[in-house]
Parts: sequence; C-alpha cells; structure tokens
Amino acid sequence: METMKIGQLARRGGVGVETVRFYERRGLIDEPPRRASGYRQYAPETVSRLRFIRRAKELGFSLGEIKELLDLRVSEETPSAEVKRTALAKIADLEEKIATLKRMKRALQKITTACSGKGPAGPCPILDALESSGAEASPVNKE
Amino acid sequence: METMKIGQLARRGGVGVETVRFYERRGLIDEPPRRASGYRQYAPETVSRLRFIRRAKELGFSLGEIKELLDLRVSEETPSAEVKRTALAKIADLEEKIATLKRMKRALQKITTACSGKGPAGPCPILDALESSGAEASPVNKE
DNA sequence: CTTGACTCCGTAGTATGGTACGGGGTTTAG
DNA sequence: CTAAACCCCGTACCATACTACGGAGTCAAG
Repeated sequence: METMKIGQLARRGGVGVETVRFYERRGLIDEPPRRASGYRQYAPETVSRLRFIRRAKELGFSLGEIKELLDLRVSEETPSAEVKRTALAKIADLEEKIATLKRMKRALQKITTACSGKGPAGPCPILDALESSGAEASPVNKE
Repeated sequence: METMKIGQLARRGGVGVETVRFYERRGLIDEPPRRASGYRQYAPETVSRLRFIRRAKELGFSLGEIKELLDLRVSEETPSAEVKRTALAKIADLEEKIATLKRMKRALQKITTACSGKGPAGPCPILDALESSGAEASPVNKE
C-alpha cells in the first residue's frame, strides 16, 4: 500500500475526514497530489503528521503553534541560526510545562497518600503544589 | 489586606474581571460573599485558585477537567476510595503527557544540533520523535 | 452495470472559552 | 460633594477548532 485516500488517512491518523481537509486549509498538512478524479492521494508519512498534531493538541498547543513546530527546519528562507533560536525557545517552554506537570503529579500523589490514611482530608493540596511555582508577578504580590 | 474586590483578584490572578465572573458561572470558583452593595468580596486564597486554573489551561486541560482536579478531595459524598481512584487515573494521564513532552524536547534538541553542524537539514525530525510513542492503534497499522 | 461506500466542494452550524458592551449603582480620593 | 474609578448584571459578540450538510461525481465489488 503506497498511497491512500483521505478516509483511510483519517482513520489511521485518528481524526475525521473533515478534520484532514480542515488542517489542509490551515496549512498543517500539505495539499497532496490528486488523481484524475480529484481525489486526494496521501503518502503514508502523512499519518505520522496527523498523529503528531493530535498529540500536540492534547498537550495544550494551538494549531498555530503546532504549525510552527512542524515548519521548523533549515531552508533558504529560514537560516540555521534562526531555526536554532526558535527551537531553543520552544525547548524552554517545554521544560516549564514538564516542571508544572511534575508538580501536579506530586500534588496528586500527596492526595492519594492522604486517602490511604483516613484523615478527613485537609484543604485541597493541589493548589499549594502549583502555587509554589513561578507566577509571572513577583512572589510577594504587588498592591 | 484581608479581602479584595474582583478587580484586584483578577489582576493578582492574571486574568480579566469578566473571566473571574465567567469561572464563577462555570463553578470553577465559589460564589464569594457580597457586601451590602452587592460587590463580591474575595479571600486571598482565591488568587491561587485562579493561577492554578491558568496554568492548567496552558497544559491542555479543559475547564471541565480543571474543575475535576479542583474538586478532588474527600468528603461525605465522595469517599476516600473514589478520590484515590480518580487521582491515580490523573497521575497516569500526567505521566503520559510528561513523557510526550520529553520526547518533543529531545526532538528539538536534535534540531538544534543539526543546526550547529551546517548540513542542509534532513526531513523534519520532530515527527519521528512522537511517532515512536504509543499510538492508540497497534504499531503495525491495521488495514 | 448497478449499487453502496467513498469523495468532492462550499457553506453553515456547534462547543469551548472567553471578551465586550451598555446602562446603571458604589467607592474613594481630593 | 464631586468625579474618576470600580462594580453590578444581562446579553451579545469573538476566535479557535472542529463537525455537519447537501448535492454531485467516483470507485470497486458482485
């Protein structure tokens, strides 16, 4: 199986047919070649692209951000240095997200521990967990 | 400063006044006591709650999911065992998200390396990075 | 060579998560 | 005692990301 039609692509990518065409309009996947009838013919690699989009969305990236990630590569218009700068910025974002998720995880683990011991459960510990992270304002709030 | 009005709460929480009232309608923050004039009076802890919501949203949680997280605590209606089950499920979700973000991060690091060396950059490596993770279908695609 | 599943395209509708009025009352600094 | 700044409420509007519809053409199995 070398190429596929839009329905098969959608099934394999875990999205709907309409969504595939929507992503095409938004520039997230390339316009594929068409056969004489006008039917889109997709290469197998397109499946990975769809899956990437789906996962990135679950992680809170917007379609615009996902497009940026997918477009990240060196070319004539985007020299190596610029790509590198962008990538480094995104790595920093990612690290912050990872750190926050880890704090949430620890907070939830604290809850499960509290649940084993049968205390009547204090105030919601998940709040404290994220609170201790860097808010954009100074730690001691202005005003 | 013991309590505050909605504007100050919003500023400290990093959201707009309208958003605070919106969250109240959605049950993400409790209806606060009012003064005689009808003005809402918020306790300082509400700021943490707003910040939690903001961060969780950045991580891809919907308002519904965030409400679930915030409501996670033992009480009369929700016995310890159920809370624990929910928390454990969320921990698993979190771990998957963390793993995926780490893969993305490694992929981006690969890109920055490729950019230092001045090769003309192969096909987008970020795709491969996520591809190797668990898709919901079997690795060898059906059909 | 029919028939049911699939595809085309454009347009319209939905869900989520806000954001912006507009016409009022309230607070507070000067 | 004003006047600016703030708050009330309801309703309407917005962007994002789909999702559905409808009428027509295409494909593939039997």
